Amino acid sequence: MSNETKTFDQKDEPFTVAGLRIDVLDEAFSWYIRSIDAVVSRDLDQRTAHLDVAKGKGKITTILLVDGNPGIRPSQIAEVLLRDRPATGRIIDHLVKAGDIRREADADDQRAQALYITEKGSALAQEVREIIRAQENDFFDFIPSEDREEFMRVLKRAYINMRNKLE
Amino acid sequence: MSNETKTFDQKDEPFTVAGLRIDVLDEAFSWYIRSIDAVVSRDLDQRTAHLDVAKGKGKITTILLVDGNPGIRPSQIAEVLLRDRPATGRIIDHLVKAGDIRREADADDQRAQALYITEKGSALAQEVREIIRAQENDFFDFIPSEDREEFMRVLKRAYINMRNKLE
DNA sequence: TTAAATGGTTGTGAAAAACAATCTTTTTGT
DNA sequence: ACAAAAAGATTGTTTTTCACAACCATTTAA
Repeated sequence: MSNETKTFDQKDEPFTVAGLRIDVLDEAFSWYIRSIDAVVSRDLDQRTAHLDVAKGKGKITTILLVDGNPGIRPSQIAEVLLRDRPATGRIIDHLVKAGDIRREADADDQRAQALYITEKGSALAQEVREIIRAQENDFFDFIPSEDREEFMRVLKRAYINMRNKLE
Repeated sequence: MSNETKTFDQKDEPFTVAGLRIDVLDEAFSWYIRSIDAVVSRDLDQRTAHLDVAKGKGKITTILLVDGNPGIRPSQIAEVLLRDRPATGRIIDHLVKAGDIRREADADDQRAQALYITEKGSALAQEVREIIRAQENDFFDFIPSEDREEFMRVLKRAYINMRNKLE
């Protein structure tokens, strides 16, 4: 088992993963981001396995959005999820069938729907919040608090910057 | 509802995405990471659409690993990819069929394979390197260089920390 | 010298992602 | 005012992806 764990890059030796040289990926933000996301997502699936939002890429965001923004439309959710409307519609279907949210016709626009949380969904949202906080702790608690603030700041800016480019 | 990990949000107005409140996700590293990854991955698919590594989640890493680590085994690649062996084997199949890498029997262990890059694969690896560098620039160039180093440092530590937990 | 472990492949079924087409309602242009 | 365009949402389809289980071959250990 090549179980050497480098704590940090030394000057002379290149950074390795499982003893292997990873080439340009070593200095690619995107590669670390992708790897972290893969593991965190899998972990989240396990933590939510017993809930209606399990196995989802957008269900958690959806339930929190509906809870925090009563009357929100599916198309607005799609915009946050960065997914298309069919995909978003299916996520909503799932949550409606599970009884966590309900659809109503938007008062101002007959084409659109207005989504609302149910009692059951509200309880679910609360559970989800706690799971996310717990996961954040488990994965990122090692970051010293002064680094953490800076890390979040840059991450947020990367996110905002990226969204701006999408338009 | 403690808010002690509140980062840099200004006092009265909460952070919103497309005008919507995103609840706890606002302070979740994982959420920004996931969102950024989604967009960056899609972008990468477009940039590599004309190459053998297109539409892949692990092909790029694989070709770079083989190029930088001649004789590498599939199981070692799987460990870096954080995927299981069947998935890794199929990625290798794809690249072998495309003529970018080749399999040989490992000299020391007849069960194992030793993978090597081909001429074609070497050229591909070079193209991939440039694409990744270009993408990094496009997405993360806005980060001031002093912040960038710190950002990478924390990101890398998160990655290493996460891998250590997997064992 | 069996039994267990390791390296790899094949098969399968369930989700997920991306697209196109359709339908209804609103908005826009003339 | 009316036809055309745009916006909101759904249905359908096709292609990948993902995770498991089962399997074979070789090596290592008991």
